[in-house]
Amino acid sequence: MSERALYTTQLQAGLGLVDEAKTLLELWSPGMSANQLQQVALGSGRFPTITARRLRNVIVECFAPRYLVDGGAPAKHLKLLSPIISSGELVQLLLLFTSRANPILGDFVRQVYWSRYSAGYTHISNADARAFVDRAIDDGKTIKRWSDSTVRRVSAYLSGCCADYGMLERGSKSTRHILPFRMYPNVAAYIAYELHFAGVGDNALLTHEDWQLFGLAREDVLEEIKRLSLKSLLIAQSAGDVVRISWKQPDMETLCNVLTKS
DNA sequence: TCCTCATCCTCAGTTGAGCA
DNA sequence: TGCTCAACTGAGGATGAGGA
Repeated sequence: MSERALYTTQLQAGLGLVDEAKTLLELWSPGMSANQLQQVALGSGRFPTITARRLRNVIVECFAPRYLVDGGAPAKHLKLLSPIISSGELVQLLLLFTSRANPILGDFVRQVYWSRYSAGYTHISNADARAFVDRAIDDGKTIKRWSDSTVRRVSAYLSGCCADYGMLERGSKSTRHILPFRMYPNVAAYIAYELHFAGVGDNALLTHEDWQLFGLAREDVLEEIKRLSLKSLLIAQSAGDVVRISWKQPDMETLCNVLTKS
């Protein structure tokens, strides 16, 4: 596992923000900075119920760190895909990028959500999230020790964010029902190709932490890859522990175009 | 020294659950 | 049905680091 970024309280600026992200993706165009997007969004009249200050928070602290990284590649891909793919598929991609931008969420999903899910638990509480946050602070994963109030709030944000992404029951609750959650094939294709173009080798790809966001271990990922092979999105060959993948799409933009037609 | 920006934190309004 | 209280969330102030 690579060296991880420290945990922050950035989730507090906005949880899943699924609807806001969809609208901002419509308004954003390639090359547009966060500040430019803020001006466009302000002038668009698409956010009549929130103040300019709040809009700044949403764009600068949430949208930009999640989707405008790597030259805006995530936003570019999501903008291509969002009008075509299902809402569920889009939400899973939003989860992926939000987890990358907020390691505390990704680790919570991998370490708490899926361990509870696979152990047969039916609920996750803010107390579970709090225990996770407390442990992280003890492990030195924050710059400094958070106040009790911050710990309490961040703990609630973690479960609230999972609710926004369809993993937990929605609503204002301190204990939430765990919902059935399964990765969509198009999301699997997106992650597989994105990791490939990022330089991750075929075998290392199977154990990448992005898959663990969806509860997939190496063997599960291999099954997903084989399913993508059946859909002719790639060609996978496996023998023992070695996997070789022939990638059929030359770049992410082409893949997105293929996915919108599948 | 000042300015900008990112991050952290607090406050206050809103929402919803529980109960009489 | 209405009240109370806890939880949630948006808004914005405080703080500190880094650069001009």
